[in-house]
Order: sequence, then structure tokens, then C-alpha cells
Amino acid sequence: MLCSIPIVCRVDHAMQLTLKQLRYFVCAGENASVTKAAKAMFVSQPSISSAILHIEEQTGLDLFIRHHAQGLSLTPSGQRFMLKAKQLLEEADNLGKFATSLTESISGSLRFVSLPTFAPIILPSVMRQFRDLYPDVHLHCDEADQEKILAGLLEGRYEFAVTYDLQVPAELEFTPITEFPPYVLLPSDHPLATATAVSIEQLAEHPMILLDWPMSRDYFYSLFLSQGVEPNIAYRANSLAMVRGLVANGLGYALFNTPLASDTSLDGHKIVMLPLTGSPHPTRLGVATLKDVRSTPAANAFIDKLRTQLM
Amino acid sequence: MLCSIPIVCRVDHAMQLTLKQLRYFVCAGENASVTKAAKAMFVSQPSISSAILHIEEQTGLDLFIRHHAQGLSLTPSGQRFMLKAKQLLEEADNLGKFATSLTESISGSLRFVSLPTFAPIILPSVMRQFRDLYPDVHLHCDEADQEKILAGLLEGRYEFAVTYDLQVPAELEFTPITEFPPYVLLPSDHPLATATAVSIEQLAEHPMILLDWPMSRDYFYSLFLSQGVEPNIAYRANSLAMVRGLVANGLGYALFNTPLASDTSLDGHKIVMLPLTGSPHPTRLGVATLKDVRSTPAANAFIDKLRTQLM
DNA sequence: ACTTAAGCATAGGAAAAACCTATTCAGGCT
DNA sequence: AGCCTGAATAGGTTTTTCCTATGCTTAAGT
Repeated sequence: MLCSIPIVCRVDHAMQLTLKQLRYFVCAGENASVTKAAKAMFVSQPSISSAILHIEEQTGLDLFIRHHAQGLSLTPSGQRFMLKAKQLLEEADNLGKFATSLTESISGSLRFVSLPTFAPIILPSVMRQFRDLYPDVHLHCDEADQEKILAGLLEGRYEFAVTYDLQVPAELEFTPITEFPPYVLLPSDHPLATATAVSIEQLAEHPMILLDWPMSRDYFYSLFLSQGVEPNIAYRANSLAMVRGLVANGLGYALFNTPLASDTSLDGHKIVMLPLTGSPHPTRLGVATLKDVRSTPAANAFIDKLRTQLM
Repeated sequence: MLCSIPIVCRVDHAMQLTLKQLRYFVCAGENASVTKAAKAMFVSQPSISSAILHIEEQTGLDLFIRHHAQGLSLTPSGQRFMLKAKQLLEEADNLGKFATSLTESISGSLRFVSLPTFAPIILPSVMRQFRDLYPDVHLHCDEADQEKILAGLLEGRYEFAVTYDLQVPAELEFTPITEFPPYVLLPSDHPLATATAVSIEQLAEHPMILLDWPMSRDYFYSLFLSQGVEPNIAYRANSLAMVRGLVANGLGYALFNTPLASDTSLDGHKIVMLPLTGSPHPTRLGVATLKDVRSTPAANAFIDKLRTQLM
């Protein structure tokens, strides 16, 4: 039979002091009296007494010199211990204040995320306005594709996301802010450029420049499919600027939904923007947040600014 | 009948978070799991759960995103709160460590007090030795008369006192270290200077220089009174140096108990030191501490050094 | 699609801690 | 000596903490 080795459960008997006990002790130390401390803390005298005794037992310190019938005074060790205890209590209070500041004040930092499609178009001015109002809040804006955005929200990396309402899972809340109806970008010498509006059917036969991003791709494709036609993809591009350049140089038309301020491509050619007839399904832009998590005041303030900006 | 005004008890509902709750929360946050935290903390899963819920209720924060059947992740607020909570817990641990350091290690600072009569004669060399052994301990030595010494001990201003066992109250513990038998200081041309020892009776008629300090005065007087004679006080002086100067210049003899290393006064005259016959009552030098308060290791170490120095 | 597994929340009762009232005890004060 | 003050103790009650058992919701597996 083997020798059974006794396993010593090493729970590392860390001194167990509660904040309450420390509070009682400090109060007694400052008043040099258990009774006065009891009055100040709105508890009975034995409560203070036993808290002190408990700390003395836990630490092995003699905190007080008991003067019979006339209160207490701190021992030198007690004085030193009280100093540190007060610091700790201070920090504990600060933690509480910090918590309320997180729920109540617009401060600290704010992390959010958006799609690179329109982040640089919409967010800079909102961030500018926000910074002017709340200069102490540190803004951090990431750009990522929809998949990463949703994962980041679920993992708590971002407080909110400015994105489309596409494939948003049930755990997330999507509050729409505005809609972007799709429109056509045409080179100025395109046969359809003189119309006031064009239909999907009209466009189908012409060569198209496709913004080749996961979401855009699916969305614009769906506009044709819902009309029973298929687009004639001549070129694919990976940035808005490139698409505009290709259009401006007459290589085809493109569909867009994010509003563009400029009617000129980077190389100086003019572009014509026309609405689509038949009110095609617009994309909905909004804010995605976690369903069961209250937003911070900073996040709410930012989202408000975003809303007024877009509406 | 007067309107009864309802008194709103404004107890300033300060957020009541316990360290234990914070510990549970942090552990859950670090493990991204209530269950794992429960195992790590050796408590049941609901204990962790309710601690978190309690903090969330108290602070109004949503600390975690609950992923059904696959743990938790911290919200942005939760992340920030956890950082601060960890800091607080760190500080709490430090307080515990500080307490044990007070009881176990020779460190920090050490305040004590002694009588100016012999403090400068005895303590400097002990302090020197102590500093060489424990250079990090800060020594603070006050000088005060017996009355102030005793009050200072009772108020916790000093950890111990090096003094005589005179009028020590019951709350204090006096541990004697050594005895100082009184002896005579004579000018070298004094009629008794050639003897090997002198008696109190012999001295009584000669002019005496009295060290006019409360305790010394009473003590030396008592040596005469116990023999049924009275001293012939010619001069009174307020310092050892002055007494020695007066003696050396032939103005009288003096009684001393603290041992002197030099047989020369400050102005260069020789002094003769002779023992008293009849073994008069010696003064007892020792250490006074509070009776019910354990001394710190630093104090014990110092007192040990003092004892080996004097014995 | 249905079942199983994982994992947090809730319920209810038991154990522990905190608290309160009443009393004791030890020194000062008159 | 007797009263007063103020801390400690005793004993019982309330509050908190903790545990077991169960429910509920989604992911994963078949």
C-alpha cells in the first residue's frame, strides 16, 4: 500500500479585511472613541468595537491603547496603519465615483467602429463637432468590414457601430438613422447622361463598374435581380475613388448609395449623378449596439450628434 | 394641528461595494466566465453570479455581455471598471502586507524618547549600531522630562522610552536594564578628594552643586534624607556640563549617577570621582512601554541593542 | 430538426456574519 | 466609597452570504 501524501490546501490565507471594518476603525481612530465613532456611523457601539477587534486579530497589530473610561488613542503602529487604511478607503470611494461617472457623465474615452465605405465621408465632421463640445473625451474610431464589426460589438470591443442593418444578429440592436437610396454615376458623355432619372432595366445592358466589396456587391446585385435582369459587369474596383475614376473616363456607369459631395473625379473629369426610377430598396444606415447593455452618456451624445448630422 | 413635515433621512447612499464582490467580479472578468471564476475562487457559481449582479445594481453599469452557453465578455464600461477595481484590490493586498510588515519585519520608523540627562550619553552609540544593522529603519529620538515621557507613551506618540523607573503608572511596563549607583564629583583640591570613598554624612556639611532637574533633585535629596541629614546646597545648575564646570572650579561637590567618561571639565580642570559608602539606593534605568501593546520588531531589536550595550 | 451540452440566472433554504440590547468591567472623578 | 464614563462581552435577532437544485437559452452534434 502506498503512502498517502496529505495535500495541504494552500488557500494562502490572505488577510480578510472588509472595507466596512476599516471604515469603522478609521472613524474610531479619528474620534479617539468607539462610542463617538458608533454615533458618527449610525451603528451601535459594539459594532465598532468588534470591527476593531477583528482587524487586530487578523493583522496581529495592537491598534489602540485603551484608556479606561476615557476613550482610545492610536498606538504608533495603529497610526501608521490608519494612514494606509484611509488611503485605501479613499481609493474605494474613487472607484464608486468612477462608476457613477461612467454612467452619468460624458467623459473618458469612446471606442466605436464603422464601415470604410462611408466612415471617412460621414464621421470626421461628427467627430469634429463632438470634440468641440466634449474636448476631454478621447474618441477612437476603427474601420472594419461588417463581420468584424459585429464580432467586435459582441466581444465588447466597441460601444457602438455606425453601419448598415445587414445581417445584424438578434443580440444586437439596430436603430436606423437615415436611408440612402441608390443612384447612378454616369460619365458626362454617356447615352443616358441627359435623362433626369434612369431605370434598372435601362442600365442592365450598359457596361457597369462594380464596387467589389462584400456588402456593396450583394446589395447592388440584388437591385437587378429583383427586377429580373442581370447587370453587365465590365470592371470591378476596390475603392470609391477608383470607381469614380473609371466612370469619369467613360468605362461604364456605377451604382452608389453613399452621397458624394464632389461631381469630379480625382483626375478632373466630370461625373453625372442621376436618381433611379421605381424607388428601389434603399440601404438603411444606423447605429448598432448591444441589446441588453446600456450605452454610456458619451456614446449617446455621439449618436445624437450623428443623427442631427444625417437628418 | 400642524402639518407634519416628513424628514428625509439623507444618509448619502454611498455605493456599498465589498472587496469580496470586486474580487469575484475581476476573477470572472479575467476568465470571461462565471463558472471558471467560481472554481478559481473555490465558491459556487451563483456566488460569483450574484456578486456581479450586485455590483451592476449598485453602480448602474452593465459590466458583462452574456453569451448564452458560452461565457461572458466585458463591456467597454466593464473593462474600464475592472481596471480600476484591480488597482483597488492590489491596494487592499498591499494594506494587508503592510500590516504584517509592521508585526514581522524590522522596517519603517521607530519613535522613542529619553531623558536629556543621559540620552546624549547612552543613545548615540546604540543608534549608530542599530543604523548599521538596519539602515532602512528611520530612528526618531525625542528628549523630554519624565512627565512628558509618560504622557507621550500613553498617547501613543512613542513606542518606548528609555528612562528611570520613577512614577511609572500601572498602564506602563517598566523593564529595568541596569542600575546607576550614585557617586561624588569633587574638585581635585577638595579636602575629601584623597579618600577612596566618602559617606553621605561626610558630604552633608560641604557646599553642594545641585543638578536642578525635577527627578535628579528629588532623587539626590532623598539620599540625604534617608540618612537623617540635609545637604548644603551652594549652587544650582541646569546642565551636566555646568555642574561639572562649577565642581572643577572648586565651588563645591556634586552627586551624579550617570557615568561620565571624561575626568575633565569643559574649561580643562580636573575632577575626581569617588564612590559613596553605605551602598545608597541606586537609580534603575530601563525601558518603559505600554503594558497591553505588543512592541514592533524594530522596537524589540533596538531595546536588545540597548541592553547589550549597557550590560 | 431534434437532442445534448454548456453556462448564466433564479429559488429556497442553511450557514455565517453583522448587528443590537443589555450587561459587565475597569478606571477616573467627586 | 460611590457615581460616571466608556470599552468589552453575552446572547439573541436580523441580514448577508453561500450552497444545492433547477430553469432557461443558445451552440453543437447527430
